[in-house]
Amino acid sequence: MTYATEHIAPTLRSARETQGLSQRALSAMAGVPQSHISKIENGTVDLRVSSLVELARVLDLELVLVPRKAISAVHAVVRSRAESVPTAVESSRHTLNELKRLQQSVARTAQIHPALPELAEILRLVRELKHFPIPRHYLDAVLNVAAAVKVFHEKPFSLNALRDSLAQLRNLRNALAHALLTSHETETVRPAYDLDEGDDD
Amino acid sequence: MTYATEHIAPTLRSARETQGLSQRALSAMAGVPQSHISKIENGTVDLRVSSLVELARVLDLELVLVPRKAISAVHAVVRSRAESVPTAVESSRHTLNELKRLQQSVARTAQIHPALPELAEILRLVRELKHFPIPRHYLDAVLNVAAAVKVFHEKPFSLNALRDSLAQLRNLRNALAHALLTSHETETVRPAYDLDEGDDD
DNA sequence: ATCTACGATCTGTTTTAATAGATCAAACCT
DNA sequence: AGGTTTGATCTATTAAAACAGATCGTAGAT
Repeated sequence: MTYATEHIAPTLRSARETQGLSQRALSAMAGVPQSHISKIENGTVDLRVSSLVELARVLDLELVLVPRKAISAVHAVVRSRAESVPTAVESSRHTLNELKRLQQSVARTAQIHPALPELAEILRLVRELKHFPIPRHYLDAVLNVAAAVKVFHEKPFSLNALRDSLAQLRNLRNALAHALLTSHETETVRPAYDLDEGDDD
Repeated sequence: MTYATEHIAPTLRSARETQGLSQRALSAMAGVPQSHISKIENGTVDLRVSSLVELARVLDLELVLVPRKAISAVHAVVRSRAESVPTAVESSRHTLNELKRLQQSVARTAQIHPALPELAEILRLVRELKHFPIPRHYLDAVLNVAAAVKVFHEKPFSLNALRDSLAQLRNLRNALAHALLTSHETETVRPAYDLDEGDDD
């Protein structure tokens, strides 16, 4: 709106884009109308802090008040992180794309069934998985889950298929986490992807 | 409002308090009603981003969207800065207090005469001076300025006295800055106060 | 004991963000 | 060519922030 706000809109937009989310997908995840997101990203609206926080949360950003003295240092930190991560998250290009598609379709389904904890957990797991380098032979598992979600989206009669896919996803995550941890022990050069604090992307 | 906003209100309050500003003084400087500031600090309103930015600007804070991965690092940076500064800003306790009083009275006067660039510059200089260790024999200069501002506040007929005090303040700032710079050259141990990026506090 | 500054809390009014929903042109796939 | 997705742009309604201003109890200081 004024002048210092102008930095915030581009940040939101680029955060959304680097996650491969459309405005509508983000809309579904954040519970904010797409039209509003458009306005926000174009800086034609002076949004409320709660809305900003909500949006940022979905995009894995956090709102921080930084003393002016420290902001150059903070920017340096943020920038270095931003540069180090993308190569890390590579996984195989294909599975990453599948994960993004899955993420979006789950978001859409969650829009229709907002109260389902299963969907929320799937969303969480998918986010987490985007951090891992996923071997090609795990692609099938991801596709299975995607199929289950699609079925449920069209015929939400029974939760069983959804729960199965959720379990599948959990197993996948655990397997990969374990593989990563043991590789940490054996290798001296630490791989770029880390479990410790990166929840999502 | 919700949950992640809860961190922002205490930050604002403590920033204001460490600057020795009352809600009313801040109100005058930021152009926001005191009643509103009270509500904000108590977290009873979900304020707009522009308001937050405006308030933050006056308190020398900046709103930054930080990727979740980086926030622990960012917090570390911010905290280390916050700890290193206050001892640096000590000056002599007394002059610092006088500066704060001066700051507040100027803010009040600026409320009545919003268009005066002289007042704005005085405000800027005072802020800057709060960073310096001010020798006791400079206290008089500060008090002179305070007196001039007070006179102007009551009888805003001529700007001359105000301009004189402004010049006085500029000289004081320049003298101190010069002293600091030369001491930098001679001493190996760098004093905690620095000119380079700390505009205000 | 009086005066002042502080922060919190009311009242009432204006402004505007947030919402739901529809539409549209452009780009992209099939 | 036809269907889909994307982002931007309308309308209309509701809820709430922002504002101006007054009040009040509590400290502190003179």
